Amino acid sequence: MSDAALSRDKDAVDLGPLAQSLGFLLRLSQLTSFRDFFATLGAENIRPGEASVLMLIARNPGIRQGVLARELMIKRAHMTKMMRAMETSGHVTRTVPKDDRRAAEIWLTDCGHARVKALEGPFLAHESAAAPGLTRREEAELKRLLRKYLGIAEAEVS
Amino acid sequence: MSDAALSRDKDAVDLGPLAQSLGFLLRLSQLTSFRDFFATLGAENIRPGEASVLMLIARNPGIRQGVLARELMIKRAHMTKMMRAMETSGHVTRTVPKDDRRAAEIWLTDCGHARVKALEGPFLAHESAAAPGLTRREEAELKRLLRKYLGIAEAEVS
DNA sequence: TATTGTTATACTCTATAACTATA
DNA sequence: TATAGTTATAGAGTATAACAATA
Repeated sequence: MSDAALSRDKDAVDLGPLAQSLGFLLRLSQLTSFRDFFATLGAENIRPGEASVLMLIARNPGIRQGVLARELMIKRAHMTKMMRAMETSGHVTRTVPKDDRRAAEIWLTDCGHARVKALEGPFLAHESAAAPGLTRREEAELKRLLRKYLGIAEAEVS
Repeated sequence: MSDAALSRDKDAVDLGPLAQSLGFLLRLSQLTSFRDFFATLGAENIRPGEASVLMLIARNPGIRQGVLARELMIKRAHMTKMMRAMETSGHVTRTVPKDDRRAAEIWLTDCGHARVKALEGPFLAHESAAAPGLTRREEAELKRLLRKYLGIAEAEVS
């Protein structure tokens, strides 16, 4: 344990209004969640961003680059770099649709599909593990509230 | 509306397992929350990071630099830069405690106190506003679950 | 030996705007 | 005129490791 931020609830720091701030709580929760992600899957050299992009392409073959950016709340300029990197690494290919030659459709290559398969196993295993500190009911409720906050329709049942 | 990611729930993209991923939901929620923060307070030139650091120092005068880093889950190396910047801008001063001359205690200057006062108003106003998409009950429950996930004790009543 | 803070480096992500080619 | 993607630049934020002073 070489650096900071691994134990909270010590030294009794007064968080004041921050403890009531949704943005603050979301930020710390996200960092905690990603830390857990790396703790269990770091050896696989998976990045949360890469995983989410690849899984979204896998579920939505031919998705437009801009739609991908919008859904993941990534800037278009940044998405351009990510797509170029993934193209260079051989995970995706891009095609230009006939009806709109400005756009770019993204497809997984065989290598990309293999990568998704390799990612999905550990990813789903990590996600199916219990969120520390919460009961299963609470975890489900937390996810439901986040989806509602985000305007993601409740549809599929896990 | 010049760039991406301002309207979800269009084009019906299949999120697949991501819609069940706590880390993914937390990340998008945090981005959404910060976007709201800037939309209402951006004119004040407030940064969420700066606001949280200053408010924590205000509530905990003389807090150690490392404790600040740990509580906010910021790396010590980065906290060094932030403290230097805030010292240069005249918002904080640093003292060396007698019992441990390695450490650095952080104190707000008059200018820092004024800054906190200027921040707290809009900050609290923003936080007291309803979280879009959620009822007040749901918002309170969401915050409670996040605090439990983070191991922050339920104490003060807002 | 371990810890606090520092320095330095590199990388990721973000923000912004100007640009092209299409529509 | 507006949109999809690109390019370029600057700035946050992060990860990492090595280091000095102190414990």
